[in-house]
Amino acid sequence: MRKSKAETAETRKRIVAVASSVFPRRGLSGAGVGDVMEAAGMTLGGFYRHFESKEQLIAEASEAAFREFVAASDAAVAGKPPREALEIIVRIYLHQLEVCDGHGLCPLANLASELRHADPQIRAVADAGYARMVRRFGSYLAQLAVRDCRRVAEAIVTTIVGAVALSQLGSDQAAREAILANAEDTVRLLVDSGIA
Amino acid sequence: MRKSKAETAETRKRIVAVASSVFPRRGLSGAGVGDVMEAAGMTLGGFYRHFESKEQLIAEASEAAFREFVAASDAAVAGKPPREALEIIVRIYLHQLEVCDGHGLCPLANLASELRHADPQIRAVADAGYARMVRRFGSYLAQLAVRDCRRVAEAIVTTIVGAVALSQLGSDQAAREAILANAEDTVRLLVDSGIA
DNA sequence: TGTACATCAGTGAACGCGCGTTCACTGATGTAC
DNA sequence: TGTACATCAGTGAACGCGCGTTCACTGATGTAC
Repeated sequence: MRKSKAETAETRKRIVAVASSVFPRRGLSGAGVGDVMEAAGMTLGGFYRHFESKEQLIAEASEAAFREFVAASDAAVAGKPPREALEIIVRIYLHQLEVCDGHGLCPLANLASELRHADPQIRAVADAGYARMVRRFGSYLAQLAVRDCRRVAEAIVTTIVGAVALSQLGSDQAAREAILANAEDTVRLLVDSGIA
Repeated sequence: MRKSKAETAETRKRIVAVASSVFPRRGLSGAGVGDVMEAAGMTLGGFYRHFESKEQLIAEASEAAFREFVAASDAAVAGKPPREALEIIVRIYLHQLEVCDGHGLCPLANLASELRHADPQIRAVADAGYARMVRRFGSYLAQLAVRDCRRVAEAIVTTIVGAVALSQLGSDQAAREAILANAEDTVRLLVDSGIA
C-alpha cells in the first residue's frame, strides 16, 4: 500500500486542511486524532507516518487556518481602496462562521481559551497569527493616514476576535448577529477616531 | 466521619469557590475533579456526595464566578458617579488576571472557546452572565444619557472580553498590557460616541 | 531496461494512561423511642 | 435525657471508557545493480 511521494505529500496536506477546519469547530480536546483522520478519509493508524504528535498537527493546522484566511481575504480585496478593503476584511472575519465549508476559521476566536493551555509551539503560531493580523490592519490604516496605526489596529483585532468568540456563546440567532453587527460599528468608530 | 449539616454546607461552598478559580485558570478539560478536590483539601471520593457530575460543578462554579465579580466591583464603585463607576468596573475587569488569589475570573473571557462545547446547563449560565454584564453597563450608560445604551453596552462587553481573552495569548508582558490599555481607550471612545 | 530487494504509506488491533464515576468501608451525626 | 440504630460525609481503591500512541503486517513504490 505504499504511495508515491506526490500522493504522500497530498495526503499530508489533506490531513492538515481537514484539521484546520475540525479543530476550530470542535475544539482541541473535543476532536481527536481519529476524528481528523476519519474526516480525511483514512484510518487512525496512518497518522504517525505524517506527524509526530497531535500537538504538531494542531500547530500546523493553526498555521494553515491563518494562511487560508489571509488568502481568502486578500483575494476578496484585490484592487480595492484601503478603506473599503479594511471593511471587507472585517466583514469576512466576522462572518467566518457562516461559510459552510468551515475553512478559514480563525484559531484566535475559535480556540481562544484552549490555546492558552496548549504547548509553546502552538502558542507561538497563535502569537504569530495575531501579529500578522495587527500588521495587516495596520498597513491599511497607515494608507488612510490614521494616527497611532498600531494601537488602532490592535483595538480592531481585539474587537473582531472578541465578537466572533462571544457570538458563539449566544443561544439565539438574533443575539449573535447583534454582536457581530455591533463589532462592525465599533471598528468604524475606531478607524474614524484616528483620522485627522 | 459524618459531618454536621452546617459543615457539609460549608464544604460544598468551599468546593464551588475553589472550582470557580481553578477552572478559569486551568481550563475545563485542563482541570479534573480530583484537582479541584485536592485544592479544596479533600480527596476525590467525596465529590459525589455534593455534586451529580463535573458538569454540574462547572455550572455552579461559573455562576459563582459571575457573582463574585459583581460583588467585588459593586463594592468598589459604591457611591461613585456613573461615569467613574463604569470606568472602575472596566478597569477591574481588565485586570482580573493580576489579582493573585485568582477569584472573580470571568468565565466568558477565560473559558470562551470551551464553553461552546459544554453542555446546555453550562451554556445557559454563560448566557445569563453575559446578559447580566450587558445590563449592568447599560444602566450606567442610561444614567449618562447615552444613545443606544444597549448596543453600546454590548460593544463594551465585546471589547473587554476580547481583550482579556487575547491578552492571555501574548507571550510578552508588554504586548499583554498594551491590549488591555487599548481596550480601556476603546471603551472610552464607545461611551463618548453615544453621548450627545 | 529489467530484476531483486529495501522502504514505507496505510490498516487494524492493541497498549497504556488519565480521568470521570462508583463502591465498600469508617465513624461521627442525627433521630426515633 | 439517654440509648440504639439509621444516615451519610469523607476516604481510598477500583472500574471503565476515551484517546494518544505504538506495532505487526501488507503490498505498492523506489532504488541499486
